[in-house]
Amino acid sequence: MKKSSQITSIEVAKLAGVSQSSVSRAFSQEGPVSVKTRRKVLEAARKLGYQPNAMARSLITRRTRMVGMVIANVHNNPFYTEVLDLLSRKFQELGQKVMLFIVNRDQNLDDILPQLLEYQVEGILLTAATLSSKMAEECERWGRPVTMINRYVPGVYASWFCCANYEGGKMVARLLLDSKHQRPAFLAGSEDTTTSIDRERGFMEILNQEKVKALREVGEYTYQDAYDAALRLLDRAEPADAIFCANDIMALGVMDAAKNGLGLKVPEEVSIIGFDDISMSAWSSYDLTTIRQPIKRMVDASVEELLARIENPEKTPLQKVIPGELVIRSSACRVDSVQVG
Amino acid sequence: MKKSSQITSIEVAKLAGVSQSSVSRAFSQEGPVSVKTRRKVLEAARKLGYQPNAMARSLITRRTRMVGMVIANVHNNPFYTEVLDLLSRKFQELGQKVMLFIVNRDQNLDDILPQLLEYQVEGILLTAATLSSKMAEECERWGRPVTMINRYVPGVYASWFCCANYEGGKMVARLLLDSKHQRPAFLAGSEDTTTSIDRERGFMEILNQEKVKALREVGEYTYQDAYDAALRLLDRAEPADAIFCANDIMALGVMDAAKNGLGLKVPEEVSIIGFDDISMSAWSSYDLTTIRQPIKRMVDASVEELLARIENPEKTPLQKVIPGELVIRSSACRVDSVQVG
DNA sequence: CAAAAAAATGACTACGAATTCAATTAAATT
DNA sequence: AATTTAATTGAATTCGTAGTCATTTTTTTG
Repeated sequence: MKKSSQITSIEVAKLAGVSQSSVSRAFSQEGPVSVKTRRKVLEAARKLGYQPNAMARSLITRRTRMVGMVIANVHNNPFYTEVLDLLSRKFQELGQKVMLFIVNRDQNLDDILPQLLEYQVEGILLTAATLSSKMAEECERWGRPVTMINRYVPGVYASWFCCANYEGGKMVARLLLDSKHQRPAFLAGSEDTTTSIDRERGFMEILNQEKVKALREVGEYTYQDAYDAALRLLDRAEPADAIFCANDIMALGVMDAAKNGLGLKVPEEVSIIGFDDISMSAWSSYDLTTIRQPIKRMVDASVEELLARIENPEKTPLQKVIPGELVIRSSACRVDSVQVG
Repeated sequence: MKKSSQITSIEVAKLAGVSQSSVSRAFSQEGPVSVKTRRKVLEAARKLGYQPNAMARSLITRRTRMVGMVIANVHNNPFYTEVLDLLSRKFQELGQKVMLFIVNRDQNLDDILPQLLEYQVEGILLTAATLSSKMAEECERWGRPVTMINRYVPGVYASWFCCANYEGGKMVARLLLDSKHQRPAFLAGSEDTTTSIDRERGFMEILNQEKVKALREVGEYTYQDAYDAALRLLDRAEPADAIFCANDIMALGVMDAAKNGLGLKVPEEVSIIGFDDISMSAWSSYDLTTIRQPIKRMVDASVEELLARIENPEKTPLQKVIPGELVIRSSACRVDSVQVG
């Protein structure tokens, strides 16, 4: 097993008895080559095991067909695992290579960005990670469009696609009020994320309209934090009778705390609602009422938008809110089965 | 916002009043440059927002500092999400860029490999995906070392790191026998994966020694398949009194089927054991007895091995079995609380 | 202070494929 | 068959950086 020296187009040309130019043309879909020449070249290439060198090509074409993908929270939150999966497949499908960076949600992207630019990615897709407006400008200055999923930064020149978080919060509030809950609570995710903020804003707005006061706790989008917060919300003199969680994974933690930790009945004693509709939410142990994010649509739209902006740098960034869908399961009281305390 | 033309080392040189060579030297850690020159260069680079072009660099250095990462099952199995997360971070930490490909477990890598080679990745890390020996040879011929996590192919010249699946299967069998189970069952994952095969082999070997017959079903490593299989194993004249699942996610499906689907008590009526120790297994709704994979050790070892082989192509591939750890929780009867049917 | 040694610098070339342009060959037209 | 036109081809150049080598500058030493 010896490390073979690099096989180049010149060697292929030699074997095929043509010029290096012809080898190049045979491999690109464009150039004018006779079928005969192309056959000879491909045959020689096969024999030598030749592969065009993408680095050399990108140097001259100024195209790398690589995008940078920065994602946070993959491990904590299955929702982002699914996003990652779908994104990656979609890019592959469209012939884009993906350079991956997994970061902490609070990690600064300033260290990552230079690496992405150095490797000449043609665009950047951010998920669950936020770019400072300074950095975003930097990218645009370099002609590297940025698209975000589930995040936005006001005033930043970038595309983004979010679920209708604000509207989703409202839907949940209405559901809880319709089913006569009196002490609803909101369990926030990380305080600095637009997703949590917007979901809370919508939720609170409806409650305020009806003069219903809400309890509030903060988790950090994790199961364990949510579990602990739930104990605080439920193990007290006047416990919450409904908890709306900023995401599903926290809702599962809350449910475990309620059912297994405190022996409460869900939804009879407390209604629990999440946001995301991760696959586990449909499992029989949880059967969680939640808002389903239109994840496929968000992914497809953001990938297409990013590639469109790569092809046409003049294009104005698209910023879009895509409606979510209320998925009614058994973790929250339904209007037709209300129990008044 | 206009797409700025590429800024090259030549322009930096011009502004700094030095030669292009000096710019290059200022940016590489090696070359002999005076502090004065380096300062001037870095200052000019900062002003222009210059970044060295990694493509051009790799062309001449023949190093890309990129590795290919191919992973399957990310979305189905949280175990692989964690592997992905840890791998990605470890590579980042060591200054390697990661080109990501997410595939289906049964997807042929023949389509992926050319892309990886084209982009001059220096090594390939495979997780939950298997390479044919022909493809592996192809990689080695190109001097691209291959390392696998949780997979191996006999006779293939590649490094791999696996949990002690065979031993793990044995440990589970012993546990079940010690706690006097009489109708154990094995729920296989996909039939063609070494993980499932080895876990089953160890499990069956011990049972055979004691002349205990085992039931058997096949899932495809998914929650739903496992749920359905559990119904077949438990909803019959002589139901299984213990089910060892090829991985945790299936064990959770089995548990939901047993508890919520059939109203059985776990572990009183059926013991359930998994393999992996994903974070959900510790959740109070499941509290699953399982074998913990030494995931951090496996990841660290495989990354280090891959990089070592990149640096030294002559190095013989390391192939290692790392022991797992039995994690006793409440989903399986314990020896001291046996209930004989 | 001069001579020798060491350090720093710049001009030039190489990396491997794509592209331009001029030259050649094949096809189409009269 | 001769001429015009179109399709192929190959030589040379380019992309942006790193490394080679000869030259210049600085430092060290006798």
